[in-house]
Amino acid sequence: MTLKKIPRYRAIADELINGIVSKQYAVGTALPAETELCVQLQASRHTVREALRILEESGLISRRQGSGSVVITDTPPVRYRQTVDSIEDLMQYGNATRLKVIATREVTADAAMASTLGCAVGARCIELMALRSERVEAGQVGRPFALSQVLIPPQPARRREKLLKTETALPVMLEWLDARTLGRIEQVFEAVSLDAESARLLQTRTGAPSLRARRAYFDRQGVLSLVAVSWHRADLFRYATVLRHESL
Amino acid sequence: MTLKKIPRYRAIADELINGIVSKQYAVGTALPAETELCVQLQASRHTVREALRILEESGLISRRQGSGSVVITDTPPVRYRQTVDSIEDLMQYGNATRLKVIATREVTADAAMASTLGCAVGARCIELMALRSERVEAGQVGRPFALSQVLIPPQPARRREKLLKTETALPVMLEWLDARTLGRIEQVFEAVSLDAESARLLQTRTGAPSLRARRAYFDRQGVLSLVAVSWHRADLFRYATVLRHESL
DNA sequence: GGGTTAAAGTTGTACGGACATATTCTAGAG
DNA sequence: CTCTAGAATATGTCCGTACAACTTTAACCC
Repeated sequence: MTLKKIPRYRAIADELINGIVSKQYAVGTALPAETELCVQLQASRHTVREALRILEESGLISRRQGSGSVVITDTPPVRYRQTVDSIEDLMQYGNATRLKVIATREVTADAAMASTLGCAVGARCIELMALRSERVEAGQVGRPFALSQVLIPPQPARRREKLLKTETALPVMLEWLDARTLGRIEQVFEAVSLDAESARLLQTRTGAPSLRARRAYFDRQGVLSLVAVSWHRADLFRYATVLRHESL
Repeated sequence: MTLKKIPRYRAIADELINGIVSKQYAVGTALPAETELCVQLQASRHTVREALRILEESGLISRRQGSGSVVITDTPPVRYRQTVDSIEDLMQYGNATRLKVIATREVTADAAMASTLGCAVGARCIELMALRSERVEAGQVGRPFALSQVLIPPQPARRREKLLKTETALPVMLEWLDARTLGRIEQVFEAVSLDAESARLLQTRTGAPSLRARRAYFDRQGVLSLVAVSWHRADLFRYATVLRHESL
């Protein structure tokens, strides 16, 4: 017999969850107040709050001080978790790779760019081109396997200067991409054939298959930091992730 | 002045976190017991536990009843969260698509297959081939945009029969892929050129770029349920995800 | 030494109370 | 009617206590 005792707060949480999925507590309405639940369920407020915490972490309810606990949804989305140590990790670049900025210039935003970067049409944005290569030995550089185009919204003068200098652009850019300070990342993967110019830079043939990744990085406030588009040589790069289910 | 009062449990959590990153509490060793922390920090056990809960959720410590709170790491990995409602959602297939099984057969596992599926060499596994198409109207089927190969470990007789019948294979397979019951998903993306056979099925030209996705699905116990490899026509499909940072 | 049992130590669950702080409602002034 | 101040209400924080469940350690017997 491997049956284990179910804690009271767990039972209460299940009861409340059941009440939500069975539409007894409708979406948009408030649950009974904590003190009210204490009376109804004959439990202490501590226990009731522990149960409500479960519902909150599952995304079923939203609690606001002074206001109450409101049912958000009766069908919580399934959540998966992906863990990385750094942006390099997120991109699947080991630390045995090297990023080299090969061009940097100012561009005037047209309508399309303005909308993706969230800036005004005609604003002076910054564009970087970079090559990522395997690092073979100290100083030496191996085969390039990814070409990146980075678009950066208009910046204050000091920063813009740094970004426009090929030598100093990299650290400034990487500072932005600190995983610890980012809030949201949008990724789009696509398979494309390389055009002549990209193929030349990646030292492969025109039309070779490549994995194109477009990433938009947003900070904690939801403001777009930069957009990066990378073309990866299909024969030298693949992207792998592990998604872990978050229970209940 | 928008400074807000920091709760005691938050301050204690920060203090403990600081103690961990500053190596005062080494990785692998146990934190002082809760009652001990109460004395040291002059706080109630409830408050201390609330602080420890923060550390646990951030992945810094592991708590075990009877044993203590052990420091797992002093540099917690950055965690991103991806939310989906279903597997279809995870795969970016809208509900306006249609999956059609076009072939199903038994295969004997060679060394490579045995290792990926976690079964014995020579075991009788099941292979499905399927086409995913846009659904235009009732009954009609639009252009195929993805070709999938599904590998399934050896199954009990009853299930195997169903899986080997083209008509009944689909529901059995989808039952496995209920997002709510899955524990872990490993994904690998790659850009490849289509071979002649795949190109024919996808109604495009040989050598056309395609996005290849290999997915391994594990259940809650960590047992591999099935492996699916899909080739997507690059011009009809792209894969997009949003990763949300989990704070602290 | 090996194995079992008992005790000590630690976290988990659950109860109680009190006050703080945020929100909402209401009565009253104007 | 509109606005405001205060009351009422709800969750947040923090304290205390007690016992249960689990782990580790130590003592003990064989």
